[in-house]
This record gives sequence, structure tokens and C-alpha cells, in this order.
Amino acid sequence: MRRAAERASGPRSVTIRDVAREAGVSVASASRSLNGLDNVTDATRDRVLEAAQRLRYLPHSAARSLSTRRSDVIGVMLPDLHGEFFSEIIRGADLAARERGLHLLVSTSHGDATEAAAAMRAMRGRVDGLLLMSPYVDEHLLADNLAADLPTVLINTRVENGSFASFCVDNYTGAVAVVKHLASSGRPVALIAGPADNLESQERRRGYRDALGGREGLVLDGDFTEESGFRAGLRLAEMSPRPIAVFAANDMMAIGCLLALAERGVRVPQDVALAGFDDVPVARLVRPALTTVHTNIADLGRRALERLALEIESGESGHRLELEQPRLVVRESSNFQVQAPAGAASIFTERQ
Amino acid sequence: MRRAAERASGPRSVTIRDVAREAGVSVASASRSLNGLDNVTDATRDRVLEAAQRLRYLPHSAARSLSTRRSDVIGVMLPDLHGEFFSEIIRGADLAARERGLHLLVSTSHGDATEAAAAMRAMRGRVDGLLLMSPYVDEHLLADNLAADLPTVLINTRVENGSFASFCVDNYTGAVAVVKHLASSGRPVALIAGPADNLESQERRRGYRDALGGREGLVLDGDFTEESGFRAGLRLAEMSPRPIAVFAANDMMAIGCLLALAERGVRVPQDVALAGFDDVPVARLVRPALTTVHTNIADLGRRALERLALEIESGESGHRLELEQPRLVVRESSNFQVQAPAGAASIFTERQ
DNA sequence: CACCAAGATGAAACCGGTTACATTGCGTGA
DNA sequence: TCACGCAATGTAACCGGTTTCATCTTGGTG
Repeated sequence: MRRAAERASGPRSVTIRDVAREAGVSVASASRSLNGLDNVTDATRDRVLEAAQRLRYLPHSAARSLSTRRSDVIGVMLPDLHGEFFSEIIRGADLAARERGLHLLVSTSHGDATEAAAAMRAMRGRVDGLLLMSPYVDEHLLADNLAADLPTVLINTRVENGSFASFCVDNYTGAVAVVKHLASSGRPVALIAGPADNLESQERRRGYRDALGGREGLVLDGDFTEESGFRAGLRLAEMSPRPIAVFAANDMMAIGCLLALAERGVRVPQDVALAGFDDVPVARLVRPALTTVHTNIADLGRRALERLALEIESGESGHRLELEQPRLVVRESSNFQVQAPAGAASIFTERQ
Repeated sequence: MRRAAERASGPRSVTIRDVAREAGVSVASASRSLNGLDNVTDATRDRVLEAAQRLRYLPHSAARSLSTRRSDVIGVMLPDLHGEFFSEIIRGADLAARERGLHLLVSTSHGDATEAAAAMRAMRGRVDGLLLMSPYVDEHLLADNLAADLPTVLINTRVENGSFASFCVDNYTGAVAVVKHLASSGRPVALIAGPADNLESQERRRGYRDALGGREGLVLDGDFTEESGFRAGLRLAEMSPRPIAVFAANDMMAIGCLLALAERGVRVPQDVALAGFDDVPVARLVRPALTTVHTNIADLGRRALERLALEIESGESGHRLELEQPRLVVRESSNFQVQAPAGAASIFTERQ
């Protein structure tokens, strides 16, 4: 059991001056050698490197980044860490980061705008750039709390007026594709919507509406959770006549809905065709496997980071929107080969 | 489009000296005011705070941590970011970190020991402590590459001789519980094993063996991936007589196995009872729902971080092992109510 | 042999904070 | 009135690197 005092009084951690002394050169030469600059003799370099080795020297990153104005760290601000979406973003970003010798500082802005602001302020001097995904963010908040010259790239976040690059899933196009697929048999399609104040949710709903030629069918409330999907499923099961095609605005709601329908003996896809959005890994594994829209989240994270790295290098930035094109994935849950039973609803009698 | 030159020549970012000048006080008073120390007049504090506000001053973390020797950042080194296990660790750690105003620097040591070593060295001066989970780590590597006084807590990683606290899932006990459950009807139990060089895998196998009184049944190779489980499932389906209870060393293999069995028309649990380990969120959603061992990974991450924070505060550390107790979760896939069909194998004729 | 350019080296300033220590100014008690 | 103590403030050193700029070698050239 080591004690605090022991550690505090212990051998002061070794600095570059120790290394310089040990090698019998100046700190300047030591620094140059350690950083692999070419304006030192081989002999000098060797002596320094050997001394560093001997003393177990580890450079102090904070000191270095104070003088170089570079930390080689990228901040990643996410609203939450729950679920695969966020972990995939991180994974993709990490992939691109390690290729470039960068590190990732993750930060969640769970709560409200105040918390998000605090987190953004804390980034100053810690990171070279910011990957930002937040529902609470607007241009004011950014202007007020972001270090003025901090390169920033947005993910699934749109800011009206800033000169930020942003990478977004093309929720609209994806929704259009899946709803057209569901409606391909000429039947109306119900929607289990996401939270009303959520941008992605709004885009998916817009796609849903446009795919149906501007007229919405039955719309049930949801909030992207499995549970809200489950509740919607229970309601659907009770209806008579019952919608025969349902687009849930994300996979977890679709899965909740699926479970509810199964519990009530409503068969998918025979009685109700069902589709989600996101293609979370689970979608493939539930039975029937879920028709959904696949988005390569990790890739989105990777590309966003690459763009950010570029901006940091070049110093250029600017408004610019890149849409990640999602892909319709048709599975069992919307298999139309199976004929819908006679007497299924073709018009909706209920609205919400 | 902003240009690099513009930015570089732009207004130099504002420092505490600017704030001090603007407020008409010394940097010392400015610093004290900004940090909320009590040895300044209210009037002074107000003037400083107001000046900071006016100039949009943001403190430079690297500079601060250079002099305070505190970065308020915790390093989290993981072997990988794939899958829910790791994201749950991060989520739990993040939860505890934000409560304490700490940030998380995540780092993956994907490849080999060399990479892990490099990552560890890069931590010096960046973090106040390290949460480390790595299969490549041993005491030598730690001693050679860890800053000598860097508080470190291990997760699912055991180091023989170091004075590190470590938090591990009690794989052994969990495996014993689930295998005893499977064997409760008196039938032998097959194992789909994880990678042989993996500690967790070894512990689960040891639990399996001991639960069967020291005698292993049929053991199939696997590597923790769904695909390897699928392959094992195909082999099982072909066997005759066929094992009637299978313990897969993790859920993803169990699920792969489940898919393979379904594909071959082998019914679970009627023909084969199946169980996994981990209770990943999917386990509940597959059909039949998977019997498994639940471990609260996020909680493990949270507790590890709390312990680390404590060590950083107090300066105390020491060897110490905390086992997270997993919990058997019985679901459909091992429902013994359904009688096994007559003629099912009760002895194993094949070994691998 | 004198001169010069190029390359290696070192001293010291600098990055932007914190804090030890000195100084100031004020109210109080003798 | 003066000395004193205490709280507020300021000066400057320090954290551990990098980098500018001056200095010193050294080899090549006229």
C-alpha cells in the first residue's frame, strides 16, 4: 500500500532537463533529439535517446501542448452514451483518430443547454477540434461558448448560420424509401413517430408524409424508446379495422411494437407489415427479422473526424453539408409474399 | 470560408493577463477571482468576472493543468470499441466521471502489446488516472510504460504482482450457476468455448468444468463471435445423437448457435436447451429469448472509476480485487417445462 | 591563410495558467 | 499617535515543454 506522502515526496517525475543533464547536452538539443528533428548529430541524438530510456523519461503532454498549441486530442460531444448509435459514432471516429495519432476526449451533454455550454467551455486548451452532436445547440450557444478558433464539425446537428461542416444521415430520403416500400402494395401506412422536438424525428416524418403524396395516415406518438413502441403496438393490436403496414421511426420502437403484436397474437408480416429505421444490430436478429433503413454510423463518425482533421491541418473551414445516404434493407417483417388476410383495414378510422 | 492565415493573424486568444488588465487588477487577483477563492473583495471579483465575460475569456486547460498538476481527465484504455460491452463500460465510467467533473479520454489498444505500450506512454501529462482493460498487459509492460505515479485501476484484467485495484466480472461463479441450471435435469451439457488465450474465456470454462464435477462434456471451439457460434450450431445440428443442453461462453455465440439451429430445424428449447453469458440487450429480444448470465457492465465501469477517483484524491492505492457478481437470468431458451424429445442424446460420442 | 556559409549547439524567452512570498492599506488597541 | 495584525493585492517564480536567435564549429573556397 503506497501512501500519498510517499508519492508526493518521492522522486519528482523526470523532465526533459533531467534528460539533457544526463546526456550532457542542452534542453534544446534534447528536445530536438526526442522529436526526431534532423538538425542534431547522430551522436547527440543517440546520447539523448539513451539517457531518456535510462531515466524512463515520458514527455509531459500538457507542457508540450501549451507551447505547441496542439494537443492531438479531438473532443467528441454526444447527447448520451446509451445505445449503439453513439458507441458506433465513437468507434468510427476512433478508427480515423488512431490512424492520425489523435486521441478522443468524450463528453456527454446529457441534460440541457447549460450543461452543453459548460462542456464546450471546458474544451478550451484540451482539444484541437470538436466533433459535436447535440440537440440543444444553436448558433448563439456555439458563438458564446466555443473558443472562437476551435475547428468544429457537426454530426446530425444543423446550425442555421454558422460556418460549420456537418455530417448528417439523410433521414428524409431513407424514410421515403422505406415508406414507399411499405406502400408498394397500394396499402396505407401508419407511422409510429419519434419525439416531436427532435430533428431526425421530424425529417423521418416529413419523408413519411411525402412518400404518401403529402397525406399522412394514422400517426401514433412515440419517443424512440422500445417501450413507447410497445405501447403503440398494443394500441394497434386493439384496433379494428387494423392498419396493415407500420413504419416505426426507429428500430427500437419497431421492436417494441413487434413484441406487443406478438403478445397479442397479431402476426407479422401476415397481419401487419412492419419496418423501422437505423438497422441496429438487433434488427437482423429478431424474428421476424426487421425491415429497416441501414445507415453506416461508424462511417459517419469516421468521415466527420477525417473532415475535422483536415480543417485542423489546413485551417480552412466553412459551411458544408454532407448527407450520409442510407440504404433500404428488406427483411421478413415486410415480406409481402405472404398475403394479408381478408378484411384487414384499408382505411384508418382513428387519428391521434 | 475562413482561411488559416486569417485565423492565425486574428486576435490572439484572450488570456488571464488580458482579463486582469481589463479589470485593472493583477493576474493573481484575476486567477483567484476566477477560481472562486475567498481572499478577494467582492468588488474585485465582480470586476474580474465581468471583464472575463466581456472578453469571452476561456481558461486554457493545458496551462492550468501544467501548473496544478491536475488535468481532471481520466484515461480509459480498452482493447476495442466493438460491441456493447465496451460502450457500457464507457457509459458507466462517464456517469461517475461527470458527477465529479472529470472527463474521459478513451483510447483503444486494438493491436498488440507494442500499441498498448505506446498508448500508455501517451497518457503522461494528459490524465490524472487510468482505467485499464487490456489482454496484452502484464506487470512488466505496466512498469515500463506507465508513468510511475499514475493511479491505475484495472478492469477484467489481472496483473500478478502489481499494486493495482482491479474490478472483474466473476466469470467463474456465473458460469457455475448457468451450467448447474442447464444440468439441473441431470443431463450432460456441451460447451461452446471462447478463445483459449482469453482470461474470461478460461474462467468460464473452469466454471463449466467444476459445475459438472470436474468432467467436461463435449467442447466446441469458438472465439466469442456470432459467426463462430453459428458454425458450432451447424455442427451440433448434424450430430446424432445430439447434445441436449449447450452453454455458449458468451451471448453472441449463443445467438449464432441459435440461428444455426433454427436454420436446420432444431428446436430450442425442445430439442436443445441453450444458454449464454453477458446478457447483452439482444438476449432478451431473440426468439426464444436467451437464458444467460447478467452482468451489470455499466456498473462495473462506474465502480472502477469511483475507486480510481478515490485513489487520485487520497493518494492511496494497493492491490485489491473486486468481483462483480453476475446473476442467472432464465428465459425461454432453457425452459425445461417443454419435455425433451425421446431419443435425444444423453451421452456424447464426439469430442473436439 | 583568411574568409565565409552552413550546420550544430546552447541560453533564454515563451506558452498561460497558479501560487509563494512580499507589499500595501486598513482598522484596532495600547 | 503609533505599532500591530490581518486581509487584499501584486510581483515574480514556477510548471515542462518548444523555439528563436545568438554563438560556436567546421569544411570549403579564393
